[in-house]
Amino acid sequence: MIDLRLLRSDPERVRASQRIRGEDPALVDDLLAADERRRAAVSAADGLRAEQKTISKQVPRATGEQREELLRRAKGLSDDVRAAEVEQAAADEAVRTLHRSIPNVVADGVPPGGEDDSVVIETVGTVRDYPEPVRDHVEMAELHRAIDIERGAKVSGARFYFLTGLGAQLELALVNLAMAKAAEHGLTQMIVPALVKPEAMEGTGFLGAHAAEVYKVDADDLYLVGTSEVALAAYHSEEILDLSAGPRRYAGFSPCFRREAGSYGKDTKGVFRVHWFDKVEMFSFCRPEDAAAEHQRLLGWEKEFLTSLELPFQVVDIAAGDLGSSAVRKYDCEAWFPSQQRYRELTSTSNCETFQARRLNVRYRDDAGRTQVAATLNGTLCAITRTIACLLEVHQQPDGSLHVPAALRPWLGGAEVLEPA
RNA sequence: GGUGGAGUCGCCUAGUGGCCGAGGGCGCACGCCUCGAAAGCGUGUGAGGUGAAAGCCUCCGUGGGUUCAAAUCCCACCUCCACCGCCA
Repeated sequence: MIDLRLLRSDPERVRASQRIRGEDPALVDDLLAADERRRAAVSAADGLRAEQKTISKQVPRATGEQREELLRRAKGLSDDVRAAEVEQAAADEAVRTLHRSIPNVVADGVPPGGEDDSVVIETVGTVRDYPEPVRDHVEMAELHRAIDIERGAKVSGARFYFLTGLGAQLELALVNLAMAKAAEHGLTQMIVPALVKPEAMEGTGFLGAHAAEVYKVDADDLYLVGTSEVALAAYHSEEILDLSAGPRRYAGFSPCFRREAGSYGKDTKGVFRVHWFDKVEMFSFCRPEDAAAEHQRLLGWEKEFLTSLELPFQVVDIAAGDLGSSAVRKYDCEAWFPSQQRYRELTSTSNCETFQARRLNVRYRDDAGRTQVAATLNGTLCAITRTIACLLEVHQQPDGSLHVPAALRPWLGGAEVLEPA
């Protein structure tokens, strides 16, 4: 949710953000009006409650006629309070509905436009030549018996797979490397629940426009997370954090489940887009004034990780229309897939500012001792399955063998090259 | 899944309808004392909304209800603990 104080003091800023996102700016005025109505309702109810309290306190001391009179007045007030509270509840609900429907206020400098308007801000590494035949990750996976897609479909359906042999080893190697890097950077390693309550899902903004993306377990009113961001964000919900020593940083490992609704026919080959994969995700709670710098820090760690895997990639500044409801800014790292002859998303980092923390009620104490809403940021360290696909393609050798980046060797028995199985 | 017990301001705890938004202890902060510390003494010490401030309002697991009035009575739910059943 956006900051209502910002809305009151600078509604034009919020309207402008709505426009650049391609959302309806009129909602801003609806929210302002609803907010005004709520404030009036609250103040009316407060006044009545105060009066009722005063009279109620006089009742036990009064006797006879006087007592009867007091009780009569109190009874009337009681009805008034009830009515005022009904109005207040309705006004609250109206504000909440509108408040939730307005996405975060985009940061200055975010490229305007939609999916195709994102801006490449940096390219890292060089794409080498791939002599024929260039194999895609499916062919490489078959050659190395690393991924069993057919049996994944047999057992679980389309977009499922088994990691077998080398594939399984690669996953464990990547998880170990990512977690080790995370610890090196001072993040707390976490293994987090993949099933969460509706509040956690709602609080992180995943039940808005993308609700259809999410698996729900109806019998228990739980959701399967699409990223450990959900559990990590909700980890400190309803808490007041001590951020005086700097941001609180976590690296969470969990499976991720995505329905991929509306992506039929998109990336159907192999394991590039799947319903389930494992991921190591970074998450940070910090002061809002530190959020932009923290965002750069997370991006830096993502770049370092991809570089250590010797994957050429580019960094993209995501355009406003493609940000998602929670983020004020988002950078994706897209790595080169030789079979597709283009860069594809491997990691993504978002600065959500106070949007999630306000919903989840995560706060900290400022220097003056006042509680303030914290900022949250998230970033992919390693989305395992897609990274495996990328490694298989990028590091293929003409003879079908696989070059192993030095960083992964400690977890793969020291091998520099892996021959087909 | 079954049965029983419990959820009060960081922690422990008092509180069975009105002077209780809430007493005590611990902890913590500040002050006094001290060369310094400990002990002792004093003062303060939950959160949210609104307001320039004083203040006012809300919150005793959550949500309903009864009542002029609810931490206190009633209902539902959640969580935790214990035992039983089942299980990695």
